Amino acid sequence: MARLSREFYNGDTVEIARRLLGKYLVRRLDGELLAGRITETEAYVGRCDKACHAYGYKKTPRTSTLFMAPGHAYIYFIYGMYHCLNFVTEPEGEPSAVLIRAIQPVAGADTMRRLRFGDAPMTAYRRKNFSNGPGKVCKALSLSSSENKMDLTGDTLFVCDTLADIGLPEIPPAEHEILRCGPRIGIDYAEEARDFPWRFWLEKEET
DNA sequence: AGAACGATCGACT
DNA sequence: GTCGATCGTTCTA
Repeated sequence: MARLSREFYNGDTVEIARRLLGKYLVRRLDGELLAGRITETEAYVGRCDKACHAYGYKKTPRTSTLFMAPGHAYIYFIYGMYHCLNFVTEPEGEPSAVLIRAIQPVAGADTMRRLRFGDAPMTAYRRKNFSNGPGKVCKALSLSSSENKMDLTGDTLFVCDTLADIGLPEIPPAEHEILRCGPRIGIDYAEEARDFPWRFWLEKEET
């Protein structure tokens, strides 16, 4: 099954965050493929970005993942309850990553629904908020600290360009969709980096 | 050892 | 819009 190679992640973090939009995040769980179209990302650059956990090359047990080669998963625990999924970017030793903030489910949706809500009934509100936040993405894909440091060139967690790459029928291309960018969420403490327009998302064009 | 904080979420006014 | 939940990580001493 075709997937993005390590070379894709070995480059400019902001550009990679932009280029990941519209690609498919794939998670193999108990033999089943769960997949979602990536619709929102954020870039974090250790070298110059006070919002990055590894700002100034700070190395701790947690941030050690960010110092790995590009193309590994950085998954950390936050607010006592949630996990966030990132992809390590840049040449090895430049601690940087792209946070995956939202996906649209395209395969394994029923398993994802169970992981998110258990047996609770589906509602319009739950559908709208199914995987539109980093904690929700990890919950829907059953990702936690056990998957930290996972190699994205393996077959358990990876990204591909098209659904055909994982043997699924293509879905019609999204129309009237525009790429937007703006400041990142939840980093008001990060001084000048607070305003960096390093959050990217796909949005239906307004009429 | 103790304290403060956090790349969030969902319930509620 | 506000606010509490909840705990690993990190820093201070």
